Amino acid sequence: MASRYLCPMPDPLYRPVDARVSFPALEERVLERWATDRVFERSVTQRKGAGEWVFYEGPPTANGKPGFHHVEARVFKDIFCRYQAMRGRYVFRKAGWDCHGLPVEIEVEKELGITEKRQIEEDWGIEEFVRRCRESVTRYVEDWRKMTDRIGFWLDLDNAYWTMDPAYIETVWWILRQIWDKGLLEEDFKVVPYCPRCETSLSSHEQHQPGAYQDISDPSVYVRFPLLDEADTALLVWTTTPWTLLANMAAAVGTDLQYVKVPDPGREDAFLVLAAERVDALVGPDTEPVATLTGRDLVGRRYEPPFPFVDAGDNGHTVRPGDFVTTEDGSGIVHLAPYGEEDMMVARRDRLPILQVIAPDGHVVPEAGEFAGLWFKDADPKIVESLGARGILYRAEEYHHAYPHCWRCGTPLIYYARKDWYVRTSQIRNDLQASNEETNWQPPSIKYGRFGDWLVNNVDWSLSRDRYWGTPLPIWRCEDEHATCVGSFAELSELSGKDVSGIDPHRPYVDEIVFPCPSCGKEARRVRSVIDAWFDSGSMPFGQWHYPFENEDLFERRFPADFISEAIDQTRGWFYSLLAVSTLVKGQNSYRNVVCLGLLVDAGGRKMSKSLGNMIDPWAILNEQGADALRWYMYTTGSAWSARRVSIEIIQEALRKYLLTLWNTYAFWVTYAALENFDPRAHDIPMTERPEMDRWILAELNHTVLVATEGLDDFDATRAGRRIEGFVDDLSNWYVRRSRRRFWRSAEDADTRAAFQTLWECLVTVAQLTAPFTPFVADEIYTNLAARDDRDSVHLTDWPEWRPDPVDDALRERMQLVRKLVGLGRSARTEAKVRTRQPLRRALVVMPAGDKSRIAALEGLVADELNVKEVQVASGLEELVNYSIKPNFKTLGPRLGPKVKDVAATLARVEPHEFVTRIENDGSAEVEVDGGTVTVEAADLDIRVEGREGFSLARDGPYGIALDLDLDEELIAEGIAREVVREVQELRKSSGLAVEDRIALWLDGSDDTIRNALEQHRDLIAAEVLATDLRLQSGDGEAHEIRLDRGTVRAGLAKS
RNA sequence: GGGCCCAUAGCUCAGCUCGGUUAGAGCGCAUCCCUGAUAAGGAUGAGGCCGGUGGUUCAAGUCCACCUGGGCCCA
Repeated sequence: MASRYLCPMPDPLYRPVDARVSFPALEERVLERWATDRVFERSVTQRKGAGEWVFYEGPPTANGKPGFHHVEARVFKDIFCRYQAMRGRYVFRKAGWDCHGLPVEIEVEKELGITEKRQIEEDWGIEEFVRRCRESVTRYVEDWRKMTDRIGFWLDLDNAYWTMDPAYIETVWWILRQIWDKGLLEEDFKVVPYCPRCETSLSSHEQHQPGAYQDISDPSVYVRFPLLDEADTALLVWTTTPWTLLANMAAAVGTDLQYVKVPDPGREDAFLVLAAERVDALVGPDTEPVATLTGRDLVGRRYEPPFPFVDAGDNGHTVRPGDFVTTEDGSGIVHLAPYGEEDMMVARRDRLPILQVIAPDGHVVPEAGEFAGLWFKDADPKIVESLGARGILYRAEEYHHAYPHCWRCGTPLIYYARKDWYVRTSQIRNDLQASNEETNWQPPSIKYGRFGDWLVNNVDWSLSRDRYWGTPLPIWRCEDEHATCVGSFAELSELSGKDVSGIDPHRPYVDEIVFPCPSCGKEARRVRSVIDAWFDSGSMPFGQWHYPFENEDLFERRFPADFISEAIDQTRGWFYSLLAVSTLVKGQNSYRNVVCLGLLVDAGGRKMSKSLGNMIDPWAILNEQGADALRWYMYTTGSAWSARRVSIEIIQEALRKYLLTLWNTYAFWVTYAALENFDPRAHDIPMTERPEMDRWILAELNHTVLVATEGLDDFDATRAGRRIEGFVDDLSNWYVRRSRRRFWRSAEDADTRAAFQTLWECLVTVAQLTAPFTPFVADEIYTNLAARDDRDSVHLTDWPEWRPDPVDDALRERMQLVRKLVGLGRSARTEAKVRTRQPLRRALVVMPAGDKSRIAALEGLVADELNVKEVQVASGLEELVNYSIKPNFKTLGPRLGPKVKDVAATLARVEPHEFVTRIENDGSAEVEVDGGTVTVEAADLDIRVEGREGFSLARDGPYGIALDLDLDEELIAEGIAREVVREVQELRKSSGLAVEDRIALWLDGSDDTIRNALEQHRDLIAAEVLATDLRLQSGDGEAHEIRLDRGTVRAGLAKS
């Protein structure tokens, strides 16, 4: 430590490091430096020419503030991009914004106070409405930018793609045209889930948004449909949607089901017809049928409908055959109305009369008499009332079930028959599955689970939306129904005879463009639909480059993506739309690897959502604990694939456990290296000249590099991160702990240089390994310890290389053994209630013969850590230990089967010491069992050490350690000296002295034993506490009393 | 109604793929130890019918069936 006084101080090699660090403040500083030095840009451009590693950003919608779940996806996107960049890949990261869609319109409606869709056109006009939508989607872009920046997600936001850009829309038109040309884009009459409030049908993935299914209670009513040709007999019909009865078309029965005619308990001399299997449940267990018939017998019979609003026509209000009818619930007779897929199938087949009793706005149509104008759900009780008043209601009860609701506005959906444009994805189901086949899912279970199942059951993609703010469906149609699909602005210009390349292709402008129909010459107008916004986002591999109109080379280079990541709720969202669009266009998937994250839930296990009000504001954590802590939590705590409970506390723990441990180790190195002005880069100490402790930690480091690399290669940040955390723990709590004294000496000492060098290598490498995880603290450490120039950054370095070395494993195992013994030794001290500062003469160690050689050279380490003078590896500790010998069931079980129990019984009876000696000497022994003998080796046995009564001994399996507790004067004196050293150190600290300050010290013991001990260890004490002047009698200055087990010492100190 | 996932210490979670006789960690709690890098670290202890029932097996937290409770997805 002398060197720094010998020459004038040059510029300090290192920035001083405060152990009391504020990570949020540190991160803000690092962010500024990244911005000034354009580190992100350089990290990308420096890899130009290298192989590309392609990332696609799943576009968020910026019409709301980013929440905690967005942070989760974004940090996972970041880590693998950073890692691959360090691996030398060119990783372009283009941001994107999802602009269209119903959620945006809903927000604007709320702002404008609109409650019904028609108000949009009547009160505001499409142009104004769309203008506000456009404005709304950029409203929170700045918030998103700030959050993205603050969490350290490196993303090129300046060159983002926007799905509302005309160029992007043109690409989507081109894609639709490709699909059109394949004959896979068609209009069809279909029953679709429809939201009467939003006045639009929902795509299946919208319908399947989390939370769409809610448990609700509906009326469950059984209604009599009186047969016209059989007086006093009625069909018993069940429904949970009474409002559909207004539009009753017919009733369906299973042709092969058994039906019965039974007395109607609700009416004198009247009868009911229902499925035989339902009689017990609906009429009563002892009901005697008066007639039995099959469904076939019922087909064709006429009944009186519950309401007169629908004209019967030929087949209306008759019984129709339907294979879908079951007797699991209901009555076995199904009421048919145009609000169900099966109903419409029968209607088409049997030409049933269709009356839409519900208008598109959800209200009952004027034709429905007294119910006209009611909201469809509000009609239910009035209908039940009417049925009751007319005596045709048989039973009404409550029915609890999960029913789909509009995922945005919460309105119960109607299954509504209407015309819609479809992408016939069900026709390319095999291609979709083939695309999935080539995709790597993390976690793998999603591939054939949730996602695979979804593809197997694929239904056509309902594409059109009767809305305003979206990519307009580029189909023009004339009054003769000739449809033209337009694939580019140029084509539209040509068709319309004027240049429209510069227009905003949104509604209402695009609707004004008309052209003569290419087939018949009549005027063709655009159909009014816009398309599902999921189709926009699924088109981003193409749209982000305005392919194929521009950037063909860029597209080719960056298709497909190597990596995408979102939460599991995107399974039927973006993960599907990407796969479907690119399979339709290119016949393959657009991503090779997908990381599918679990949802974040609150501390109570509930999903975080705006409606529950249990959202955690990411900024609360970013400002308090910082982005690194947040990121580290995301990567390493729990399982990223399953739902995780987030709380402030759990993130605080991540910070304490990992970041602070790393930081303190770093601060420790800088403190002493700065004192010595030690530059590790000026030295290169060969491995052979480093002590075993150094070689061990470097072996651990090397192993950590291996595991971290494999983990990140496999998109498993958790495995990689946990290994790094384990290493930092080893580094701090074993390597530094054991090596501390080496750092206190002068750098002229070779051993000290080796320690400086080794710890520096560990810290710099950890900075690199942790860079993709915790980019801020990683860069702070790296730039202070190893920057190559003023603008250097850890994120510009190459990922560390693992070096194969068979010696490493043996070394790591040996150290593990040492640490096990130390743990046992501490346990023994606790048992004996002897504090560690009191030196003991010896520790006796019992362990398997094979381990004895491994510990060889490391006894000193154990002795030092346990503060014993000697560690004896003992054999023949018969007086101290007993052995318990059991079979190793894992090896003997399969070999011996049931006999393994006999072996266990025999081993319980053998003389343990003799048996163990035999095994250790001969390598095997014979065990008698049920008439024969079995040969067992050491590996076949589970030998454990047990303490004999009267001895304090710590043990674990075959390992044991016993302490010699006999104290003599010498040991006592040394114990006293060490107590005093420790207390004086505490005094130094509390007096505010710096670690390198020298002191003048006086000590005065309370009795002769203590005074002698101080005298005897005078030099040791002086050296330990950096006393240049030590007097053993009371002196000047404030006196402090040091309490010892055996007396007290008065002490005074001053800076010298 | 069907499919999938989950259920282990007061709390948060490992362990289950591939069964092995002493089920671990962190947080919290108690006692003690260590500490001139540390906001830390260590030892000991209290705290577990491994959701329940049955089965397979020499042996089940682990495999199988059923049930209960919770979640997700689909009808």
